[in-house]
Amino acid sequence: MPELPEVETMVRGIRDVMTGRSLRELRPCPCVCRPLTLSPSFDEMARRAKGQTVTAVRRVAKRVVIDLSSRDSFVIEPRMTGLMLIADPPDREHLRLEWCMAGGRRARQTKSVWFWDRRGLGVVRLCDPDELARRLGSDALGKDALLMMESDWHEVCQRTARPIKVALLDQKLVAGIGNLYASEILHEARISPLRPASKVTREQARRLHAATQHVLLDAIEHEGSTLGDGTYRNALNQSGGYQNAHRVYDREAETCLTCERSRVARIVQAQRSTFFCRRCQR
DNA sequence: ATTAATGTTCAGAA
DNA sequence: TTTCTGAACATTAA
Repeated sequence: MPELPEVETMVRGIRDVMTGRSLRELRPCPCVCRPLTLSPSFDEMARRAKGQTVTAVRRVAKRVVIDLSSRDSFVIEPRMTGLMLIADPPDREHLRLEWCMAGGRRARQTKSVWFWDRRGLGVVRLCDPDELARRLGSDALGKDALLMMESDWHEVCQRTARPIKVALLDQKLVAGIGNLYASEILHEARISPLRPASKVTREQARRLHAATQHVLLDAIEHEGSTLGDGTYRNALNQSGGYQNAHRVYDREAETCLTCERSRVARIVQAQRSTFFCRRCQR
């Protein structure tokens, strides 16, 4: 389920173990040959990355990016069930890849980071990260203030007539928001998910901007959302806490926490569930 | 046995 | 050109 807050939590969880250390070895786990998509091949990837120093660990939209001194970067897309871990995987059989880092001060010490993925839909690439970033819209929490001002939200909405909920899922418009946070953000912004994006007013765009910042930052503070299936975990294999703060997601037919009068509705848009309050959101 | 689940990407049709 | 649909990837739980 990883969306922006979960991926940000992963990045924070592995940053200290990797940054400034060199990669002693990239190791396949027993099931790396199954599903997981690697590009280039494992052997080529391991050869190119071995011995390189990690210069930065950062998030781009829903991807984990590990920059190497060689100007190559690992780009990891967890997709549905991928996790980056530094300890205790939920199970051993779904471990896919291990980065063995050379020790820092204590040279003997080796620390590892693992990619674990139950469904195996995840993708790990070694490539130029800019190449992938070019296919994405502005990051929903981008530090690029110019791209994240209210007027830009309005402009982005103008680009399409699709329902605003569907538009928020389009990574080419705004990158990082997924199905869960799209519902939460629109509820906080009091905008109907059905409203055509091109009809979002300036005032609504202002609220959309504010709600996006608030919801995503709040979710990061709670280390993301761990839903009922319990798949999402932080780097230490602990649950996130933001699911307890959800106001509409997965709360179909429950009372809206904001107006306390209407019940949360569930509809399907673009084959995905949308949750919202018909009274609060227009 | 069927269905749905948080993501991405592609093909093909409307 | 834009938008929508379905499928594909693989797994699990209800």
